[in-house]
Amino acid sequence: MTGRTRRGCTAVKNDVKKLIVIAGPTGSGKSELALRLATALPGEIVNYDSVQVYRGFDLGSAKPSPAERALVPHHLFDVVDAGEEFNAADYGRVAREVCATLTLSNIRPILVGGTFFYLRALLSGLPEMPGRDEALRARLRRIAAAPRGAARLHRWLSKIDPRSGRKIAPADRHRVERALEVWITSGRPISSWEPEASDELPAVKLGLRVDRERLAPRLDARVETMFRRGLIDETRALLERFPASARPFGTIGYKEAAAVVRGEMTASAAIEETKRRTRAYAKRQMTWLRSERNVHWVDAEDREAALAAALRIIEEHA
RNA sequence: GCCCAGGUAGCUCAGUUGGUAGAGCAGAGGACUGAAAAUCCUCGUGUCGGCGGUUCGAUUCCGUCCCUGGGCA
Repeated sequence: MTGRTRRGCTAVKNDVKKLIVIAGPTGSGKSELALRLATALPGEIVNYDSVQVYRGFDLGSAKPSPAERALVPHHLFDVVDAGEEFNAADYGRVAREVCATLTLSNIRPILVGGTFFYLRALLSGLPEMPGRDEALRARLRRIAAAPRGAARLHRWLSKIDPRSGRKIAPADRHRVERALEVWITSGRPISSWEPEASDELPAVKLGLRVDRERLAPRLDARVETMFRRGLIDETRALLERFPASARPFGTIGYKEAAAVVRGEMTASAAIEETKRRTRAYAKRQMTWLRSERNVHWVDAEDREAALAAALRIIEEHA
């Protein structure tokens, strides 16, 4: 099973060159470092951010500008529309393809983003479980909506898969739903699918380290800029083209901007809420990154020193 | 100056018919198997504005002073 999943990237494995991964919390300067590395190495940029894959979601996702994208080829940006289903498994598949193709042409992929679950889907692969079943999900959600429904679903899960029952909190609706979905469609508990994380695709992971007290005001300023540049207008235009229930409308900044468009929130409240959620997001990213294996940490404060350090690490490990 | 309403955790507030107090947010740590910028878990001692009084005991009742809103002059 493992071999089948990996086949697409055999070329990557056999090549001496490893993938370059740039990681770090939002606003730590990943894109800039990636751009400079891409020029220096050279290499091409591959996105692993779950919002930047969406066409039109530019301002709020801090997508690289057209000018920046003209400097070096960027992959996996603007590849889906808001209404389309696109999840971590889909990402893992296309990202492996892109990396394999680049490597075959002797171009080094430089991965940039902040969705570490997507990165895992790419590097380690997800177990070959059944995919998403929208109709089934709707049924489960109807049960969850009933009084004590969430508890009922969790009790059901605990019965058919005690291990997951212990691991997943009753209030964690996404995971309870997914675990039951896998059970119903396959007859196998989700915990019986072993992760393939034992061997990742070879990669040099660079983690940008930032001081939280210094990051917070910078993130605030970035949110202010996003709104000043027209995040609300961008969102209004996107809402005319895609259903409001589309996934990216629930993300940081877009959720708040959409509320403003609907007249449910003032612009200044939206800005404050976006700042708050951005800070919480950066914290979650740092938590994830701390437990990520084989990360080479680079101090992000001094851009020049960071580039030099990154090049040194790549020289040594790639 | 007078009359109201308030002064409780970093913020917004709840509460204690008198037995020294708790939510949300913030903050910290953590999880992460096809929604992942999502979803979730854990962590709360603070002169309950100051000073007096009543009481075995006051943040709670009484007095007084200070501060903040609003109203009247």
